Amino acid sequence: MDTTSITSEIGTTPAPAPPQGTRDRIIYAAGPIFAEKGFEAATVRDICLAADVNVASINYHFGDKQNLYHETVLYAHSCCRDSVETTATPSNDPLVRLRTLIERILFSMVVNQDGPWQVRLLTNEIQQPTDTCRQLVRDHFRPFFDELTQAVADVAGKSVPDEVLSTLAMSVIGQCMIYRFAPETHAMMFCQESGVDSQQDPQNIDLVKLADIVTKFSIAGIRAAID
Amino acid sequence: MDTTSITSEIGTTPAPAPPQGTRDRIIYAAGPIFAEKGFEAATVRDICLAADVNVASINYHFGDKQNLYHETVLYAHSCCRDSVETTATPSNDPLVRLRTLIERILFSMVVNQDGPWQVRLLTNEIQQPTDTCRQLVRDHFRPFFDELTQAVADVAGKSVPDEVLSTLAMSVIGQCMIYRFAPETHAMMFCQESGVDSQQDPQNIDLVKLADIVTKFSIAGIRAAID
DNA sequence: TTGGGGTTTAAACGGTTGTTTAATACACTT
DNA sequence: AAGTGTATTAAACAACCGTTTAAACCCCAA
Repeated sequence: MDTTSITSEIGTTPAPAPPQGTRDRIIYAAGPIFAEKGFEAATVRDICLAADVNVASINYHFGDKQNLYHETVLYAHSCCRDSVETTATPSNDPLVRLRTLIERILFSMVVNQDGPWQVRLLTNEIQQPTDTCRQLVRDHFRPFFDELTQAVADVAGKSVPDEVLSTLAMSVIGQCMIYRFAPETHAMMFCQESGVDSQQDPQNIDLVKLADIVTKFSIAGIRAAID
Repeated sequence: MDTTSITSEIGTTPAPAPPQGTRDRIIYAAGPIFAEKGFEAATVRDICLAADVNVASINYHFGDKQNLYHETVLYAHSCCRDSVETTATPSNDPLVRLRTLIERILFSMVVNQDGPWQVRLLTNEIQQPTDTCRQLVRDHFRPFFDELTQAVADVAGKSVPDEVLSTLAMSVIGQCMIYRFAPETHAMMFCQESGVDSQQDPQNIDLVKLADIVTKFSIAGIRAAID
């Protein structure tokens, strides 16, 4: 079995190069399919067709489908590792830091719903963690969550119990995630035409304006909740 | 603000009677299975085994699996119809109304994750709408959403553009839904033990305290966002 | 008692799933 | 040139999917 693979390489940016080896081609074909359909709905034949390899290749190179998925998530993690962690020099103003974090959630997880499959795959795991990848994904997002919690704590200003702090951070994340995890809720609530399906495209949302509202909402919410 | 009693949930009076006819038994067996596994992952054989009927019964009574699902959702809707709509006499205080609505979301959709399958089935449709049931579910939750939007508008006090109003309502819903749609996020963010899987049970969350924080958070957030 | 319509049943259907097999093709050393 | 280990291939595998079939069953009117 092949030992050299892209999984050991370090890719700061997702989708660095067109793969040539069979093993790499499989991962690159499996990524978008797993990200779109999920583990079970994705079929090995679809993946092999997209990768232009024989159906037996997956079992030869990865053992089974489950392990292919695991290695695909692992590769996605290696691709996005750096970009999740702290970028540049964070502002001293906690309000600005919070605003930046909210923008990052909205942009990477809402807009990028059609973005790089590496991000989509990892974000899917937040919602429906796979047993074999749960810890990996936790560790992946940990730095980001820590940063958010710290920003929330700084906005609060004074000492706040941990469980309250976590609730506030969840409120911030929830406001952003709802647009990804239940994108049709928006249409469900506000589409007037009951018969026609004019589902509001998440792409059509003005994200700068959205980030603005969510940020104002959150800052005031945090301060009010700790009284 | 009233924090005493949690009164009404979004549909907590289903499960009227144990079914006797074959057709009813199938629906009652299909409901929990569809609610837990989703449409595709649920197999007709599992359903028939649980209903203690022959595999051919589904096709005989419902035509096909798709139509069984549709009729199951339809039945769930008929069970919860009344309890979703306005309950009792709503308070004149918009703050109390908002608080009540937040409690209803949290209790019916978070706590009741192990509750009646009728509620779970309908709530799943919010997240991943089925083509054949989308409109049905929209109409099902419409009264509730209208009530929430009105409460948000009243808390805002002054005239607010519709798109801002919808964003604010989404922020309220998002804060609650995150506990259902990404329940492990909480554990992902805050579990210290990296090796041990001490996933925080949603049941362990103090929901009264949670509703309190989310309500304070939302009221302040709404007022701040419209300036 | 004799049908006959509605219902249930065991069995099989064709299709798809992940996986395995055995033969083949390739690259490289001796 | 022969041998060796790796990689690829077409084909088949067993298991499962939703669905269909045709015979058996049940209850009741004629």
